[in-house]
Amino acid sequence: MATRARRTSFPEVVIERDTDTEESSDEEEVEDDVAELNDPEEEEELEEEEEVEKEEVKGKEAINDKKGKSPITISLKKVCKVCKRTGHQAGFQGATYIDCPMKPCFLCKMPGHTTVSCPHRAAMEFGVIPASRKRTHNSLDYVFERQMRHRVPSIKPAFVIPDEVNCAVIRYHSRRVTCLEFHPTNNNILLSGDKKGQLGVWDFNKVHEKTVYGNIHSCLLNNMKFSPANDGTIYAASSDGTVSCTDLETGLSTSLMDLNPNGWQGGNTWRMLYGMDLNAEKGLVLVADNFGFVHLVDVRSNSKKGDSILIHKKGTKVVGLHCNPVQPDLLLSCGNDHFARLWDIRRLEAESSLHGLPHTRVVNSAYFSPLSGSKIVTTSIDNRIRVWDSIFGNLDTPSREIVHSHDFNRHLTPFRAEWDPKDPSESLVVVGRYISENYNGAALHPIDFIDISTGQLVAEVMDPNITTISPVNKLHPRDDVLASGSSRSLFIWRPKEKSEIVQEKEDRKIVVCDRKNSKKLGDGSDNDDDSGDDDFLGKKGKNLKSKSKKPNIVIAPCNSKKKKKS
DNA sequence: AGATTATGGTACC
DNA sequence: TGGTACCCCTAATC
Repeated sequence: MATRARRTSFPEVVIERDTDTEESSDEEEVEDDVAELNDPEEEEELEEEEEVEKEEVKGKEAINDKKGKSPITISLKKVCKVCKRTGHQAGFQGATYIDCPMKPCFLCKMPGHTTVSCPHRAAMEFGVIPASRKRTHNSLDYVFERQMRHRVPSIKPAFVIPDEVNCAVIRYHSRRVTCLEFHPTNNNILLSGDKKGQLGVWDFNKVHEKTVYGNIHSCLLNNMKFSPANDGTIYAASSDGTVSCTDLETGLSTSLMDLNPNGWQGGNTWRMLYGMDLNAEKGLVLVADNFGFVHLVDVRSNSKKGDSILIHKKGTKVVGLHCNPVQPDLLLSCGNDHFARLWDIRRLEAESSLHGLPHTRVVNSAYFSPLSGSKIVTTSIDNRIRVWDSIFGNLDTPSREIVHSHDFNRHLTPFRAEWDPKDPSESLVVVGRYISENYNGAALHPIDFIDISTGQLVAEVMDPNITTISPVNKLHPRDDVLASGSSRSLFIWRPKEKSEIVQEKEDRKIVVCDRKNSKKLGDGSDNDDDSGDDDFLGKKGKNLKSKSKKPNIVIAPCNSKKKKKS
């Protein structure tokens, strides 16, 4: 009897209990918990066999009678960790993640297939909603065509994407990186904020040097912007409820606003600041909080201007603010109420938004295009990047939706698709990817370059040594430099001088850091021949996993023990 | 080496 | 409407 044979190979664990209460429900729980102790060999033999379970219960009862106590019978049946059912297993097989077939696709959220067979994964542009023909030619469109369209070249030049890049590693932050900002005039300076509220100032040509300001904020530095009037000054908004204005040379900081003047009064009243932008024309700092309000601060008087205004659903986080680069009165906000909203700063009142851009989930970010300001790109945790064309057109629906994996919102900084400020056609966007791909046996999370006009994945950047996810990415305003924040580390990617196409797949270019010279992942035995003459990893990628070896480039985190060493 | 944890959004009642 | 259980590819720490 086949069933019998299986049953005998089916291990059974009986645990005695001191008390006998609620046997049946307890049993089930323990079954799940201990299920993973099962031996791989035995798992294979075990398909779902309800009979087996019944027999076990009988056996348990027999023991029960004998001892007068209620033991727990644990069937070591392998269950899917996602749906708790047997017969399949979700999880990594090597570097490939196998989805639970009982759930909708993890990538596009549609039922009927899994991520592996998702059409959006096979070819990203496949499932893109094409730009609809908008009804046009109202007076505003005329204005748009006259005043702004000329800024956008009619013929889109080819993207300049390097075939291979060098990667410098700056490992400093003691908590995950939350935001990055390039210096507006000094090409080598990058600022980074972290979850602890610390502000790092980096010259990425001298990555051994570090300047870190740890006393500006006490928790998450959510957004920062350089002062348009003075590029030695940076404004930052933090979850500690304050807006800071910091001199980069001295590190001296003033607080422009404090939403928690009475300190901690409990989680229900603590206000946090998320979205922030500056309006140079009006001399304003605009910040938004976790209760749905925007606050305006006059930078000249350093004082709050007017009352706070409810711009999103009351009690929800407003995570992004952006002033239009061409029309500074035009403000874009986005938040956890599933909306991005357009506002006229001159008439900023509750319920008076010019447009509401509906999303199905939380909107992580919303940005105007950097040159003309005529496009909006939003990132939502429904795994879609949306493009909204023409700020004067119909904004009830996006002109394009691009399925892209970035829906992880716990433990990671939220993903935000950001424009390439150098792209004259305003169509290149960079965004980190959550879901991993199997690259030669390593599960890597690339940083994607997406052409939002076609939905195509133009390039994906990764390094075999960087196995963490990079949710924070920023493209340099003038140079071919990409800065990434991944967990506690920063990465600076620059094109390699001598290019050689590593791999081309259809139209997608895979940009790998030092692929040829990189060692396999996992072995910490890095034969460190010290190519430390260069600040960049010209010879080989640094193995972030090896803690024992002194890394070439890496700066030790400045927390606790390692700090002493340096 | 495996458990723990920091955490935020959502679904469901 | 609030309370809370739940959650699929984390990453660092002990």
